[in-house]
Amino acid sequence: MYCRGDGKVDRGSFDTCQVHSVNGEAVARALAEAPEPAVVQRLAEIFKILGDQTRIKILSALAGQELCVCDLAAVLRMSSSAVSHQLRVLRGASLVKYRRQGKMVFYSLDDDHVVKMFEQGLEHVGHAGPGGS
Amino acid sequence: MYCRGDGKVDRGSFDTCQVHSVNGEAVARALAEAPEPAVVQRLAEIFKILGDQTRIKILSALAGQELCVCDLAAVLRMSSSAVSHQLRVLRGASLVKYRRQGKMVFYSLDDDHVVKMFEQGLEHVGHAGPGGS
DNA sequence: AATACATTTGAACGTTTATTCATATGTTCA
DNA sequence: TGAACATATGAATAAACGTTCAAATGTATT
Repeated sequence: MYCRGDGKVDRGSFDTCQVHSVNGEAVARALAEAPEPAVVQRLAEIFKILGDQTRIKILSALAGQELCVCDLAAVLRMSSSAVSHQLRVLRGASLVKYRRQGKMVFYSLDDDHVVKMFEQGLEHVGHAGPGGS
Repeated sequence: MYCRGDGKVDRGSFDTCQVHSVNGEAVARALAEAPEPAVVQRLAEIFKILGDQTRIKILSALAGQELCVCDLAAVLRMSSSAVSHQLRVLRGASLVKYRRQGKMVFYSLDDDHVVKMFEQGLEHVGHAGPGGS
């Protein structure tokens, strides 16, 4: 089922034929309960976006108040350009929204899920300890 | 406070002096409530690790049952080597634990926080929609 | 001891990513 | 309109990442 013996390694959809599954039942169960590819992809996208110190700092700064780009840059001690690049990423993921007022653009959190995710992450951190080898 | 006019760009701890903060009060508030650098770093590490489709698939497969490396490889249709490399990363983050039995090594989730984080992530996905364009 | 198998590891490769620099867009005020 | 400022964007560079390949480690079986 998981591996045909034909030597063809057609590297596209069904390769790695040196894998001999040991417990076919467990494999079938895992495959049956596996989340859809699209879901996996979306999850990976979100977590990838949250997996950057600069973006975490931006989101933390925006938790509780809206800020313009230059103030965000001041808080992070980074160039406005760098901050703006990251804000673009956050916008693309619907994590922040913005509001123009004169020359300035004010950013704020789009919803509160991010805060909850941070809390959940911190909870794991608390359990896992410093992790330093 | 946030920017001295000296032209020195000493690129180490206090640069980006073209930034003129507009609302010093808001900046101060954000700085005061900012999470500690170590916390930001740990959060980024966790999310970065979760921000990969392969690792998400591995963790999903391990939610509900333990699996040996070759079965994980069969589920993901990837080489054992690739899976093992990722398991190393997950071990380093205390996300999975393992148990040796003969030639095989069985992996399982180290705690349930991951599942909760997935749920939280999915909740955001649900709100944000496909995120296309 | 020698073989077979499961897993791990290290180096190499191509890809992705964050920041920087230079420049463009857009808004206000004279 | 033109100068000044805030923000956005594009190209470039260096660092980080995931997979592959080859080889090593460790465990059972003969």
